[in-house]
Amino acid sequence: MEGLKDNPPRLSYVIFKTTIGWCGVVTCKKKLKRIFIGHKNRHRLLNSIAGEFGYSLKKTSSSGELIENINLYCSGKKTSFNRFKVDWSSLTPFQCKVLRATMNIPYGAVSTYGNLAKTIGHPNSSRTVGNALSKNPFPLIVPCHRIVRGDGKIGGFSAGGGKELKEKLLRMEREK
DNA sequence: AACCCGCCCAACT
DNA sequence: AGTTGGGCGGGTT
Repeated sequence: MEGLKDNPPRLSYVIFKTTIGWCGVVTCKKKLKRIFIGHKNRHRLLNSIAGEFGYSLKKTSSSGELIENINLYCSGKKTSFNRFKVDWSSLTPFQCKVLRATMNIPYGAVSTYGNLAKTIGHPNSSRTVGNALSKNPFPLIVPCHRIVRGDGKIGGFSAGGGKELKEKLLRMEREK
């Protein structure tokens, strides 16, 4: 059992600048671990990445389908991220339920924390849904920006850029 | 097992 | 518009 020393997981990252700020993608063995969006500058983005994953990541080239898709989305085109597979392994079953349900909300549409809670069968857990969304590792792919408060206010947004970015994304999608 | 925190919400002032 | 108490999964003692 105790045979070989287990190597540290080989994590890679890419960073790139977009119209919604500096963005990053972290992968491990081709599996998508994390997306970062909305950072003010390269330095802050790198700090965020290091804060979560440490300093031993390998930088890779900024090409790939996902990045093309993100740039397409940023340019204002109606874009779907449904075909991209993500790694759910670090999430609890409840978080997975919330995030998967969120993926069903189409481009340009919105829902509320309360509604989402209802659709996953926890009608009194709107706040808990918000908690789960605040830990969404895959913004854009899991469009948590499309969830707003029941009273019409915008609600929070834990990703880089904060609620200002959330508003911008919704505006972009609405003006399509 | 108790305690605290949240991208909330409905029902009040 | 602002306050209040309920609600509950998850992380931390």
